[in-house]
Amino acid sequence: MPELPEVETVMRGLRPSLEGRRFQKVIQRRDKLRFPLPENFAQRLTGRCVVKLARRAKYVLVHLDDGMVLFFHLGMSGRMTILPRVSGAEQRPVLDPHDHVIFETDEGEEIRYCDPRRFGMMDLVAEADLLQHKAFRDIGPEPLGNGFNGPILSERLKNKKNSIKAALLDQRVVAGIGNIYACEALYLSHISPERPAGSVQGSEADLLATTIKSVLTRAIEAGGSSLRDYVQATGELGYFQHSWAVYGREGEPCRQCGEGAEAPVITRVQQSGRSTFFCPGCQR
DNA sequence: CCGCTGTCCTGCCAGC
DNA sequence: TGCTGGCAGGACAGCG
Repeated sequence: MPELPEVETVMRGLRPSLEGRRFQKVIQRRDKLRFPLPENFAQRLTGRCVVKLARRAKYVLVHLDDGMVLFFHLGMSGRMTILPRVSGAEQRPVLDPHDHVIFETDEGEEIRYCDPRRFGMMDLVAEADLLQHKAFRDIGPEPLGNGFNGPILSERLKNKKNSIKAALLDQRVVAGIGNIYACEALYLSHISPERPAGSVQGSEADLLATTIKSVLTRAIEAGGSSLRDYVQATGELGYFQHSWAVYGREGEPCRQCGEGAEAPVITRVQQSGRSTFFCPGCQR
């Protein structure tokens, strides 16, 4: 499911429960998710204190007090749930079969990582080696950081022969964009997803970079407000309803094309195996 | 090196 | 109702 804004929301939601807290108990219920979990995973986390949380691309980074970093990716179906401390005879909800890892903090809160499709991953790496890890080695700039703007995007797209849609999904070009925000950013920029990536240069790259920033920023804000401090009553993080401008709107009239009697219709095509939604009228 | 395809896994939903 | 096929927001290996 999650792209950059959802991962950011999950990270911010976990902060109050994890930063400065100690892992009292860690339960690992599976050998592997997408990849095998590290050796002695639970033991290595138990007793460790969390120094800070951060995000890089679609990964949440949990910096620990022994110089290691726990990091995880939610894949397509991963979710985190925070359950408050229980006292006496109170019981927590029974575990779901897809609750793969459970963290209990010294405050008595329980954080469950549930991932039905198991496309997610978790790993443990020394902080000094983090940037060399294969998950991060080749990742492009953070779109909301200073290292991303029109000229930089333009440079990274130059000479690329694949479609601009495929290029935006390529984490080496820019980090954190997934299928939905790629569609949304191209739509709002009036750029056809089928254009060769290398043809998006100059003022179009400026516009696209600006649009990417605003679309992601607004999604993070929407997540924060609709989740009320990023945690729902159920304790679940990262899921918020959002109405997209173009994603999922196949067959609907384009809202950007004005009030003409026959506005073009949003079209769905397959690009590198993924659905792309766009307006053939206003995206050129 | 580059770009594209298939694949991992389960859940859900439309259509028959 | 029950079955089936298609689709799902990601990322990687492997191929040409």
